[in-house]
Amino acid sequence: MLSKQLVAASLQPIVLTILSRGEAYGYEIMQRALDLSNGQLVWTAGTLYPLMHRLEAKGLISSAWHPSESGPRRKYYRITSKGQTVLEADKKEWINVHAILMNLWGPELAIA
Amino acid sequence: MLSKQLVAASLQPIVLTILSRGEAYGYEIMQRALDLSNGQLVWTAGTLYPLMHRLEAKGLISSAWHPSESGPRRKYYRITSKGQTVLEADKKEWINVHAILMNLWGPELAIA
DNA sequence: TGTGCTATATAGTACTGCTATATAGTAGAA
DNA sequence: TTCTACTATATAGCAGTACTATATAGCACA
Repeated sequence: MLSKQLVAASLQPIVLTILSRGEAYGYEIMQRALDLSNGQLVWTAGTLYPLMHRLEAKGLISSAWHPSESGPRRKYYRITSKGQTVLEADKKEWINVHAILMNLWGPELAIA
Repeated sequence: MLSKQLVAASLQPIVLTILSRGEAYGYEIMQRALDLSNGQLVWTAGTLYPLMHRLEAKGLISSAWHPSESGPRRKYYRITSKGQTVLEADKKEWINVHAILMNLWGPELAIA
């Protein structure tokens, strides 16, 4: 289980990256993140849905309800052009901080 | 300026890493982080001191007051053995999340 | 009928970065 | 002397957010 703060720092970039590959609904995003991380990114619904609402309020994603053939209706999200821009900035920031840490921790960790 | 969440995720590992190289006082740690990051890790006193108190409360660091020859007295911090253990765990977690992101973002970013 | 999975939502809590403010020592300028 | 600036630590209050707990609702299967 990852620390709360690392989860916090990686949540927005991961959601935006998933949506940059095509629309998806909340529950689906949660499960994709779980798969992508081999079970490490364990988000709960109480983490994901408020995040999606915040991202939408910031204009980084948009949403639309669609019925499901088997089960409750789903709210599908798409990334906006603003969201794409923010994602690119997030990537740069992450790489940036990673470089600082690798510099601190030495080259032997850079391979891992 | 880095995002609040990236700052949050990197603060503890960076402080513990600096202290793992020898004792230091708060103001000094702030400035070292600024140097190490080429001016990117801009912490304020209101960020650093509460953090140091939390780290001490958690038993990751210990402190001792020492007078200064030129200026107000300083509180010197040392990393504890528990702090060393937590630092190693933090490193592994970071590398771990970084690997997930690099996997998502593709190999072309791994070089940057 | 009941259990379990899918799917979304939110009130409340706890944690934490950051602003603003306070205190105090030293040094140099006006 | 008085003022400004830098060093050094501290904390009250604010704002943002992960997470728990709880609620609602549809479908499948026993």
